[in-house]
Amino acid sequence: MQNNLFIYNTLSKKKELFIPIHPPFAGIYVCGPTVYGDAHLGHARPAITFDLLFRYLLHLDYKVRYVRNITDVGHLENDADEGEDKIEKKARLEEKQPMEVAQFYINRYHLLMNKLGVLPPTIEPLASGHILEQAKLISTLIKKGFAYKTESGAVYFNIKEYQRKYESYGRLSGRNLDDLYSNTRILQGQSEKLNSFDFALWKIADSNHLMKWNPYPFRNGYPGWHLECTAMSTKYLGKKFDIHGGGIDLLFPHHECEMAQSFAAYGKDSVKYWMHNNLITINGQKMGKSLGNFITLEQLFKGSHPLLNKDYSPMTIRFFILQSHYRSLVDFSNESLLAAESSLTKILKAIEIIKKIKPSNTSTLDINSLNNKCYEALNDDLNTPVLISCLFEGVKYINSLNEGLDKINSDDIETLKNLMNTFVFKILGLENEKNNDKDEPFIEELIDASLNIRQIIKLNKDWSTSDKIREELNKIGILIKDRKNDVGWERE
RNA sequence: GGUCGGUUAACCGAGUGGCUAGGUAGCGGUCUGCAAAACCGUUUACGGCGGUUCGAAUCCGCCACCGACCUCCA
Repeated sequence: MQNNLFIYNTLSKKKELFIPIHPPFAGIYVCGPTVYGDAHLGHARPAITFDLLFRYLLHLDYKVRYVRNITDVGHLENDADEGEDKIEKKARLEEKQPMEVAQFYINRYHLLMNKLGVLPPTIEPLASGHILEQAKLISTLIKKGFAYKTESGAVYFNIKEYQRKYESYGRLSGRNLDDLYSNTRILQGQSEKLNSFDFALWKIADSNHLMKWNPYPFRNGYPGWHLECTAMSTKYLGKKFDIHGGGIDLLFPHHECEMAQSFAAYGKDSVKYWMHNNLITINGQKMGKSLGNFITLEQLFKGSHPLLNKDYSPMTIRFFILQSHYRSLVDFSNESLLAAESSLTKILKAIEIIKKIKPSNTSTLDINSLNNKCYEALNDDLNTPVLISCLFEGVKYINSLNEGLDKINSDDIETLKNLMNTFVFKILGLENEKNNDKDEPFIEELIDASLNIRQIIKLNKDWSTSDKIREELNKIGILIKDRKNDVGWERE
């Protein structure tokens, strides 16, 4: 298949044609969660955005290696390079081993992502499992003169030195080092650093610290946060790989530091395309753990949050997120979730209806051009809102065919079926949550039988009895649709 | 304060210098024994003020408001 995929590169601030470094392979690295709490709506966005990218690249026949890490060490609670490790704090509060906390939330994360139809990445590395790789990277950086060891044994990245040699710190996030000088907060306990914005590569653990390692030549400590992504992406994708993704809130300082580390260590850019998804807001404010204004996915699925009017299914959430472009801000509201629910139902219904459409000798619809429009939408930086509008055009076609207002030949009907199935299920990753009954054929026969009897009653114009049957079936969730010459039904 | 981004109809949400995005909700109609569904039609759009242009919601400038990052955050 001809690849015409353009993606917006944060580094160049332009949409660029996606040309992988080693076709037919494509390498993606996405920053995954820090596992110290349940995933909330905000976590669903990058997971779904890059799941879409993963699915589309697979559909385009790329051999995709998709690495999404788990941060289970090194992410500190408070100010830069100070404060307590997030996972360790949770462990202390819950009287558990840090690895127990991490494992618990890893399991939860997998469960929730699975519900959202997010495919597992092909590699899901843990930061704690790559201490040696991180130590080796620190040694390289020290050897090349971009990192320094302090008296206590901690190691920091020397941004000033990096800037002197390469003049490229701030390139990704559009930051200017002089501004950083004047704007960076002076934090307590940073006397060891040469400059306030130098970031930690290796931290020394105090006596209470539970998670500590001794990878030669560093001891009694743990790695800094930015380090893991460089170490693990290099290990699994190489020193230069295709796509690095993550939330836009990670752009600075995390990705900027990552980029600097890699460049310093290997003398070249490690990433060809940087992609950033936008955030989800709630009442116009970023949904975030530290702000405490988040709604967890579990709460959404159960409707158990004061701001929720009802429960929303995982597929409603997925569709809600895909309805906006990944680089746009999305504001949470019951109204838009409700709208997403109705819209998705409409699409899924049409996909059921198309199975029953009978072909004609001719077509009055241009299915091929619709097919092209779908690809054009995705190729334009994964423009899912436009893709969805095209799919609604397909829905319109299907309903119109069902009404007998349009005609379609058997080739076109296959194309249309294939188009809807491919884009809705395979690429957008949506699922029909209602179609999971094992005894469905039996139920169908049962309902068909009762409706056949009702048709006889209707012929006798016994409206009250036929209405009664409709009412009774409706009570158990069956919706009757009387038509001119026959009758249809569906589950509510 | 610095940097960056946004402001589209009731709500959500794309987009282009001139041609109906789409969805949800509402209203009217067709169909139906009735209802539902479906179909058809339809309602106040492009934050404000200037400028460029034959023409701007789309380009430029200024202003207002909102947000993100500058600390951990997806």
